[in-house]
Amino acid sequence: MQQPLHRFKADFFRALGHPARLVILEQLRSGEKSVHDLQLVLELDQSSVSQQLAVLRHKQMVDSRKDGTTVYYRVRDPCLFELLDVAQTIFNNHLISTQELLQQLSQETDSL
Amino acid sequence: MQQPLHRFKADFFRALGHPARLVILEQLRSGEKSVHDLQLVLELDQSSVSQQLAVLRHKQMVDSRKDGTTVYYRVRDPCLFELLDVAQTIFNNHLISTQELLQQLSQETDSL
DNA sequence: AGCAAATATTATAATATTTATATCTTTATG
DNA sequence: CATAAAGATATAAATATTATAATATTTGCT
Repeated sequence: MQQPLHRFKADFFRALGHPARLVILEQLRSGEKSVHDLQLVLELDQSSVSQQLAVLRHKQMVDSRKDGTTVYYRVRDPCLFELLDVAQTIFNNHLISTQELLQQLSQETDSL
Repeated sequence: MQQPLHRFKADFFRALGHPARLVILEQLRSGEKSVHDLQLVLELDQSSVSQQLAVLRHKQMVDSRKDGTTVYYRVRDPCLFELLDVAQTIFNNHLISTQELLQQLSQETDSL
């Protein structure tokens, strides 16, 4: 079971397992962004942003391009956005079923 | 940026960030499985399997059903498999581009 | 060369996760 | 009822991740 493939995949998902990194990837949907751009959106210090970008870089999720002193990041494989979309669908489904459950419960409470 | 939604999503991905949990989910593709079934595949002790299942349960990724003393698990939302498929596509793309890079490098080396 | 801006790296303390081990529950059966 | 089988939970030690602060590198400008 300890196949390296599963370890590799787990690493991939772990790279998505941080709010800041998710925000970064969402930001990159609309094209490349500089570290400074991201820093403004994330409201984090420069070092933290750089660190999170390093994680995404090491997991090969983003590529960077240097222009003068500024570095622009972009996602490497657009499929990644597809993945985030499917995840979003799962969250929505989950919210809906939770909502339905609550509604059901409140109805049952009403009829007591 | 510290929106709870992104925290929630990150938690979701973190739940996928462990090889054993990925194997469990892959196993559940073909329908529900008992803890014991999973234990055999994972080659882990009962407690570890139960622990990993607890993580998936808490993140609402799986549901369980008890029949006698055995507990059967299944994934809650089939969309999850879709997500794993997209992830697989990303890995494949990545392998292909790595391969192409290596090929290119070896060609350049040949022509020296 | 000297300095400032943009980004990266490193060190480290605080937290969180994993793993291993022991201890319960629950259910079935003699 | 005693015991075994299947799972779950509690907990402590080992690891890994995150946040924060300090330091380093690269580039452009004067």
